Amino acid sequence: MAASRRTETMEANRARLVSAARRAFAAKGFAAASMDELTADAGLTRGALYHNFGDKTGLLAAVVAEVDAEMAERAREAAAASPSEWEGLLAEGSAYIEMALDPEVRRIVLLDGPAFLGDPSQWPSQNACLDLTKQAVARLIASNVLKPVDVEAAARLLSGAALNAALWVAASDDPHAVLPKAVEAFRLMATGLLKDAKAHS
Amino acid sequence: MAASRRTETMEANRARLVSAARRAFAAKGFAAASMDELTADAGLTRGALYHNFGDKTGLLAAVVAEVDAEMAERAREAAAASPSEWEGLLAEGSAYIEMALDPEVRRIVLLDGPAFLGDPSQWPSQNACLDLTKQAVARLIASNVLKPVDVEAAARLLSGAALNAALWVAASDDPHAVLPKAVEAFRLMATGLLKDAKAHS
DNA sequence: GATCGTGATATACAGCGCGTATGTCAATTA
DNA sequence: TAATTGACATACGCGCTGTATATCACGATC
Repeated sequence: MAASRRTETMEANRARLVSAARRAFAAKGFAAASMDELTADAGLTRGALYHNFGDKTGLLAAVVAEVDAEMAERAREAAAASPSEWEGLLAEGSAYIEMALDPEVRRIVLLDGPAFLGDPSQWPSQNACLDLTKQAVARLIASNVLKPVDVEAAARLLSGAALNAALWVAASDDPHAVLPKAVEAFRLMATGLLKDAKAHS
Repeated sequence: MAASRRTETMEANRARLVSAARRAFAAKGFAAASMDELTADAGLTRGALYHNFGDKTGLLAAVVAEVDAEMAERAREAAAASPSEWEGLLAEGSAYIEMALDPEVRRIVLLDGPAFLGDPSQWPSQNACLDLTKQAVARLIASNVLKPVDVEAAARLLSGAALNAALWVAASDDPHAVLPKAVEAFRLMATGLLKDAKAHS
């Protein structure tokens, strides 16, 4: 591998910039975050930023990709700990709802991401979260648990509903009291996709 | 009433500013829209803008309130034309999905609104759309059609899923081919809230 | 109906932030 | 060791927001 010294400091700098950007974007929002403060916080200047990421939205894309990947990883773990594929899908949804209580996730991925990078289904980061749900839905249709609904549509609706519910929970006066209500409503709605609802209720 | 001449020109100016802002925000997005161009387009200057709306986000709030009200009105019409309360709820959802195909609605209400004004459930405009759905859900629970789920949660999930589905439809390569799939998936998911799914399928 | 006060809008100003163009120096290569 | 590359810093210009000040028409009061 022998990553030359040049490239390894470069990657370290990129990581520091992304890390500083995460903090700044989460705290002030993408629009209000200053690149000068950002880079100074990382011990660099805007020169490094524009060289590595092209422009401000490029940096946002990098941050979003990182956070999105972390979310997908946690959702994967939640699903893996479930007794069935179907319970796994529900667990993914619940995991999304809980994760979105994190201000960083909410602000960067759910609000600024769509506004400045466009619709999540077309992000360069491939939207790992959405992809995960899509795979689960496809498996459940194949195994005859779900009705033969369009995979993309179902996945998009499920993850959209979960993340949207999370926005509501986070904005409420008493998030921890509201969270279980959101999770329950999500699980109910998801059962609408089941072929035989009784068998799983 | 006798609206004095002063106040009536003021309201006319406000309306012209909001109208120009709608066009500009829809075309360029909130962040990239220039207040100078905006106001010049309306035959005014930024002076009128700051006097009437306080700051840039104040203008956005006014625009969002206007568009949101129009959306709620159209959804109400769609629901009214339905044979039953339950079909009315589904019709509202479908209406949201179709309305979000309008670039103005998508950009202003679904993307920039949440990013710059915060979560829709706490908008000053009261979010007429959400409120409408909430009322429909409450009625359906009272008449024993829906399971006794939390009203806020269900309404938020339903409208969130619909609007999110719309984002996906609009971003797809062939929106008109994808639209019916989104509507079908939405209707399926909504049936998860039904007390007796078979009776309505 | 003439004068005065009020307030809606225009103008002028200050500060900041982005993006680019240019400079600099360390690291790789021959 | 000399030359070249390229990662990063510095300097500049432009545009945009928000505020402070100025103007002028409208309405009130006598």
